[in-house]
Amino acid sequence: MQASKEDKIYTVMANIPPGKVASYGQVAAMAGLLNNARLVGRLLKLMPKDSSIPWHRVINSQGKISFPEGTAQYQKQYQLLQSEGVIFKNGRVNMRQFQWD
DNA sequence: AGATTGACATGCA
DNA sequence: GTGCATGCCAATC
Repeated sequence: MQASKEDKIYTVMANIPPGKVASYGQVAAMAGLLNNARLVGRLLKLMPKDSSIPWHRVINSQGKISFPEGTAQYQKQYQLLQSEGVIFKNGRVNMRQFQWD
Protein backbone atom coordinates (compact mmCIF):
# COMPACT_ATOMS: atom_id res chain seq x y z
CA MET A 1 0.00 0.00 0.00
CA GLN A 2 1.72 3.14 -1.17
CA ALA A 3 -0.38 5.61 0.80
CA SER A 4 1.68 8.55 -0.24
CA LYS A 5 1.54 11.85 -1.98
CA GLU A 6 -0.16 10.48 -5.00
CA ASP A 7 -2.79 8.87 -2.82
CA LYS A 8 -3.67 12.26 -1.39
CA ILE A 9 -3.62 13.82 -4.79
CA TYR A 10 -6.00 11.20 -6.09
CA THR A 11 -8.30 11.77 -3.15
CA VAL A 12 -8.33 15.52 -3.58
CA MET A 13 -8.97 15.34 -7.30
CA ALA A 14 -11.72 12.80 -6.77
CA ASN A 15 -13.29 15.25 -4.36
CA ILE A 16 -13.62 17.97 -6.94
CA PRO A 17 -17.35 18.48 -7.54
CA PRO A 18 -18.68 18.92 -11.08
CA GLY A 19 -18.86 22.44 -12.40
CA LYS A 20 -15.66 23.37 -10.59
CA VAL A 21 -12.04 23.27 -11.52
CA ALA A 22 -8.76 23.23 -9.63
CA SER A 23 -5.21 24.09 -10.55
CA TYR A 24 -2.34 21.68 -10.06
CA GLY A 25 -0.91 23.87 -7.34
CA GLN A 26 -4.29 24.09 -5.69
CA VAL A 27 -4.74 20.35 -5.68
CA ALA A 28 -1.20 19.80 -4.51
CA ALA A 29 -1.67 22.32 -1.73
CA MET A 30 -4.83 20.64 -0.56
CA ALA A 31 -3.11 17.31 -0.66
CA GLY A 32 -0.48 18.74 1.65
CA LEU A 33 2.08 18.88 -1.15
CA LEU A 34 2.50 22.56 -1.56
CA ASN A 35 5.34 22.60 -4.07
CA ASN A 36 4.40 19.41 -5.78
CA ALA A 37 2.21 20.73 -8.58
CA ARG A 38 4.40 18.67 -10.91
CA LEU A 39 3.48 15.58 -9.00
CA VAL A 40 -0.17 16.17 -9.82
CA GLY A 41 0.51 16.65 -13.49
CA ARG A 42 2.90 13.75 -13.56
CA LEU A 43 0.29 11.52 -12.03
CA LEU A 44 -2.38 12.56 -14.48
CA LYS A 45 -0.08 11.65 -17.31
CA LEU A 46 0.45 8.19 -15.91
CA MET A 47 -3.10 7.88 -14.69
CA PRO A 48 -4.51 4.38 -14.61
CA LYS A 49 -7.21 4.09 -17.20
CA ASP A 50 -9.65 2.75 -14.67
CA SER A 51 -9.03 5.60 -12.30
CA SER A 52 -12.28 7.44 -11.79
CA ILE A 53 -10.38 10.70 -11.53
CA PRO A 54 -11.94 13.74 -13.23
CA TRP A 55 -8.65 14.79 -14.80
CA HIS A 56 -10.52 17.28 -16.95
CA ARG A 57 -11.25 19.33 -13.84
CA VAL A 58 -7.57 19.91 -13.31
CA ILE A 59 -6.00 22.87 -15.07
CA ASN A 60 -2.92 25.04 -14.68
CA SER A 61 -2.57 28.19 -12.59
CA GLN A 62 -3.28 30.28 -15.63
CA GLY A 63 -6.81 28.98 -15.49
CA LYS A 64 -6.26 27.31 -18.81
CA ILE A 65 -6.01 23.78 -20.06
CA SER A 66 -2.46 22.49 -19.96
CA PHE A 67 -2.66 21.19 -23.50
CA PRO A 68 -1.98 23.31 -26.56
CA GLU A 69 -5.00 24.24 -28.58
CA GLY A 70 -5.76 22.09 -31.57
CA THR A 71 -5.06 18.92 -29.68
CA ALA A 72 -7.81 16.42 -29.11
CA GLN A 73 -7.08 16.47 -25.42
CA TYR A 74 -7.59 20.20 -25.20
CA GLN A 75 -10.89 20.19 -27.03
CA LYS A 76 -12.03 17.16 -25.10
CA GLN A 77 -11.32 18.74 -21.74
CA TYR A 78 -12.81 22.01 -22.90
CA GLN A 79 -15.96 20.23 -23.91
CA LEU A 80 -16.19 18.26 -20.69
CA LEU A 81 -15.73 21.33 -18.52
CA GLN A 82 -18.27 23.29 -20.48
CA SER A 83 -20.65 20.38 -20.19
CA GLU A 84 -20.26 20.52 -16.43
CA GLY A 85 -21.06 24.19 -16.28
CA VAL A 86 -17.55 25.62 -16.23
CA ILE A 87 -17.45 28.99 -17.93
CA PHE A 88 -14.55 29.59 -20.30
CA LYS A 89 -13.66 33.20 -20.76
CA ASN A 90 -11.41 33.95 -23.66
CA GLY A 91 -9.89 30.49 -23.39
CA ARG A 92 -9.56 30.85 -19.66
CA VAL A 93 -11.65 29.46 -16.84
CA ASN A 94 -13.21 31.62 -14.20
CA MET A 95 -10.87 30.90 -11.33
CA ARG A 96 -13.58 32.08 -8.93
CA GLN A 97 -15.03 28.60 -8.85
CA PHE A 98 -11.85 27.25 -7.38
CA GLN A 99 -13.32 27.13 -3.93
CA TRP A 100 -15.47 24.07 -3.65
CA ASP A 101 -14.45 23.12 -0.11
C1' DA B 1 24.12 5.76 -10.37
C1' DG B 2 23.80 10.37 -12.92
C1' DA B 3 21.43 13.35 -15.99
C1' DT B 4 17.16 14.74 -18.25
C1' DT B 5 12.35 15.50 -18.55
C1' DG B 6 7.64 16.57 -17.25
C1' DA B 7 -0.60 17.75 -18.06
C1' DC B 8 3.42 23.11 -12.95
C1' DA B 9 4.00 27.34 -9.69
C1' DT B 10 5.96 31.52 -8.25
C1' DG B 11 9.06 35.54 -8.45
C1' DC B 12 11.32 39.17 -10.73
C1' DA B 13 12.55 42.14 -14.95
C1' DG C 1 0.79 41.55 -20.25
C1' DT C 2 5.16 38.53 -21.56
C1' DG C 3 9.69 36.20 -20.73
C1' DC C 4 13.47 34.09 -17.99
C1' DA C 5 15.07 31.74 -13.88
C1' DT C 6 14.49 28.62 -9.75
C1' DG C 7 12.24 24.89 -6.90
C1' DC C 8 10.24 20.18 -6.13
C1' DC C 9 9.52 15.18 -6.89
C1' DA C 10 9.21 11.01 -9.32
C1' DA C 11 9.78 8.51 -13.60
C1' DT C 12 12.54 7.71 -17.55
C1' DC C 13 16.90 7.57 -20.42
